[in-house]
Amino acid sequence: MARIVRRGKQLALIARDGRALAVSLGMTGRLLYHRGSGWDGFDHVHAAWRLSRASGERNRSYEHRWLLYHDPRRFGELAPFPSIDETRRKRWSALGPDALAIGPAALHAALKATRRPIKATLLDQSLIAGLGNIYADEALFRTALAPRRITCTLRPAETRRLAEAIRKTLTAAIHAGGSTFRDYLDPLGGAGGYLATGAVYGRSGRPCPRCDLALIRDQVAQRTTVWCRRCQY
DNA sequence: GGCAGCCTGGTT
DNA sequence: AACCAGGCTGCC
Repeated sequence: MARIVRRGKQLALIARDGRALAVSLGMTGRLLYHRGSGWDGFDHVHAAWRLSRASGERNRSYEHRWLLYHDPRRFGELAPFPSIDETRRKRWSALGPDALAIGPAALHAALKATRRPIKATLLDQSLIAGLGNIYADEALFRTALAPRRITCTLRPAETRRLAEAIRKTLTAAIHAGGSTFRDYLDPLGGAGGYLATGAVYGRSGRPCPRCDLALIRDQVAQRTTVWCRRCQY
């Protein structure tokens, strides 16, 4: 494998000959780096690649080094394409701008035309690519926006704050190594540390970090949503 | 746009 | 036994 390309939550592994493998991890998918003669003892490994020496590296033995695709629930998907360009055209064409790169103007363009609750909008990958259930809640808390606010009623100042909150939330999460709620592990098997510093997700019933009122949990856009009834409106 | 459905496994 | 879970597709 030569490199990895990402758009939102979609990945592509690019081989040295240019072929691409689109990867969607779903809820429980993981890419694991594994050293060993095989992967006995792992359940739910659906694909395995023996890693070869990268060009330019010294000629150490790379026997027994593997990349494993592991996914108990099988909501994830692997799909081969002849090139990254084909992957973008055929697989990623419906994705909106990447959440890490989106600015206030692009965010306003994505939000101005929909009457859905803002939480549903943030989860819609065709409008903004990259936010999932955890980071949508965290970004809304940072912006002091109630998850059921109708998207097109956001004022320009709120949209600006939301753009900044999305960027800060994702940057902090990446820095913390992601979020391990139940299943997520990074490729070396480590858990992510973001939830320890996050404000709301997984903390229903506990005090709001800003006002101490108990955080509430309910369903918005068919997803568990945790928020502060006093701080977010 | 809301919703069931896709799956398995851990927790209540 | 019932409920819960970082996502996404496709059907009304």
